[in-house]
Amino acid sequence: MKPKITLKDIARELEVSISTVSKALKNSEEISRDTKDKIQAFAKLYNYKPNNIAVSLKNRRTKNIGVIIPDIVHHFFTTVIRGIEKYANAKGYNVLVCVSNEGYEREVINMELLANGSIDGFIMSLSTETQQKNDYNHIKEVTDQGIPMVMFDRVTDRINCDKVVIDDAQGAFLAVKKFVESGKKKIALITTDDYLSVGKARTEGYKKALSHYNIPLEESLILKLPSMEVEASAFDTFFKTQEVDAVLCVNEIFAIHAMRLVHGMNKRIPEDISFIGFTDGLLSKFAMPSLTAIAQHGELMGEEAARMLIEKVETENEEETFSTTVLEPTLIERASTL
Amino acid sequence: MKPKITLKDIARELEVSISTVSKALKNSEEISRDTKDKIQAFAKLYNYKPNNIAVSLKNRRTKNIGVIIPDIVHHFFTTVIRGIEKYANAKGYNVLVCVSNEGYEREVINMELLANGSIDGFIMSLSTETQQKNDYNHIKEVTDQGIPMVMFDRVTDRINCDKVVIDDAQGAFLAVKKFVESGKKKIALITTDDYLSVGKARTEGYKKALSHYNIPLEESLILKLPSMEVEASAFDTFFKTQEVDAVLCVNEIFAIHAMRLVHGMNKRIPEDISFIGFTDGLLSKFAMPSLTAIAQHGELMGEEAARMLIEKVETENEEETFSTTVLEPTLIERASTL
DNA sequence: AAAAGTTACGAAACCGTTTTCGTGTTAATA
DNA sequence: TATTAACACGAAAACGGTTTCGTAACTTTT
Repeated sequence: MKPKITLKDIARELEVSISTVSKALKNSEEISRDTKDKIQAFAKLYNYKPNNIAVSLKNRRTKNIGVIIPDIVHHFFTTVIRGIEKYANAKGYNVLVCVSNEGYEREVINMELLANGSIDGFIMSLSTETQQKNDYNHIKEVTDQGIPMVMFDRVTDRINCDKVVIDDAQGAFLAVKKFVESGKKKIALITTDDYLSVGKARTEGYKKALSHYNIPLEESLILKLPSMEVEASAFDTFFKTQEVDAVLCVNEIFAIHAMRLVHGMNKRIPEDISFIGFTDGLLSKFAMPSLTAIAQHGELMGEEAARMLIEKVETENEEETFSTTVLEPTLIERASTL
Repeated sequence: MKPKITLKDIARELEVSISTVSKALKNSEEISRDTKDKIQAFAKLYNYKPNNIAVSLKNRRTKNIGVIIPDIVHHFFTTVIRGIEKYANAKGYNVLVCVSNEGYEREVINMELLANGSIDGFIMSLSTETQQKNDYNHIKEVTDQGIPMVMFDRVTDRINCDKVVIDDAQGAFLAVKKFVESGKKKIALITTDDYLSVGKARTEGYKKALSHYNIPLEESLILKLPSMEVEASAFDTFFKTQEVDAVLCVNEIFAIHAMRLVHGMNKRIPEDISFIGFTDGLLSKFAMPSLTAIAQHGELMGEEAARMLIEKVETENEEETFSTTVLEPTLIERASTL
């Protein structure tokens, strides 16, 4: 066991001052070649690495960025994290991931924890509970302190900050377009309650597309689930009572579940009934039949969020000017559509 | 914009010393009721929160634990993280997740980064590249510095530390047992090269089970893929040349892929050919037919790892004594087996 | 009333860096 | 040779806390 070596240790050993060591290791012009060589060699030999905590305290910059996501066991969020990591690491930043577990309380706790010096800025996506409560004071407090913040996917206008989202309405539009162009008429939507910002936008896109294609909107063709959980009975009654030939689902799980149900009803996919699901994850690729999906480009979203955040972090933000990047969704065609 | 308030600010405002403020906020007996009330009220009003960085520097404890995983877009690892978070948060610790992306280089960089003061201890699972290179010096260096470390799932005996794994051999045994008991005879194994510690153990369990049930081992029934990627052609030729009635796969993806292939060959699952896959993830649940799986209990593993780590962190480790917790896998029966 | 003990607070060191500023030596200039 | 400039380094403050120890002002004891 060999404990970490500090500047002080080196200084003592080499009989110079701490300042000299510090400067020598930064290759400062102030220090003579000889001394620098000696100190650098010694530091290398003993594998000296500056203590991040001390550096952070001194510089008031941690080179850490905090990420708060609702759920880590969720393909979309993990791809976003991957994107954030990718960009942030390249820029020399660490990523600190905390999970709100879709809860307001944990979101608040995690943010307070990280906000007290641990990070230079936040990237976050709101928990469902926070969106339901519609209470964003914890976030406001952070931004008020001048801590840069970027929100992605599940955002709110109640907070003034940089944002990156995909055009969910456009995604839904693309899906309906696809259905219409393959001759489908009775197009259903399976979604969640409107409090989820993304759910709302998708529903709007769905409605807009219908009207654009002159298809009458039938509210009975919209199934709204109270949460992200699959409620088998709701699905059951929906498919037993409604006559549909195409279904757009706001997530993969809903889509897969619906496909199984329909499969059990002896209907052919995609001939009798087509499916499209949001979020192009593993399930879509490996479903049987494979599921046509609206890709949300999580990784790209993560990269963009990280780019925006680091830009804010690294510029002395004189002006408070925020922007929202809207990413275009893409339709990935697979076997569940014609 | 209201910047963070510090002890010094409070001291100046209330015309007391910094030490008095510090003590008052910790409710020290040394300070009079009056002064404490005044200071605490003021602190609350201005929402004072101690700066984590400063506290960490002083205490030489960060209350952060670093987690290094090979891949975040992977169900098993995310469930482990969930378990770690759950336990760690309850104990007042933050979790700092870094991703090695299955690469040696990033693993080293991330560890060095975190080891320099950012965390109190590590929880990690080895990247494939690290396992291939068989080079663990970066880890040795960390443990040599006295930083507590817990390895999970992908571990190595080359490092002396606490570990938590599932009994992979036993998992494979359970699977073979299940096959045998439902009358299967030609039991195949689809796995990766042996450098992955888990792959190796699973292969051993498979062989042991065969011999236990007096089934001759046929090497041609073992398909070894060079990586975690699905190589379609390898699967193709395997199923075209081999006569099998049961397949054990070391991961879900392999299993799903194989099932699709077999489905296309007009064989019935599970009657003609049964499937079992390691890792009980989303894909297993939602596959068609749903896949019988060996559950690895990731969340539990995460909790256990966190428990072990925090115990080490919080005790002045006089003695260097390490233990390995072995979790029992469970067979989750679904439609892909009889 | 002197000695001893409490109470309530402040000074200062410390954690490990960075950085400004000052200064003793030597080299260059007048 | 006296003066200035350049060089090479060290002292000390600062980041924001925690903690030990010292002490002035009272209070209690004999």
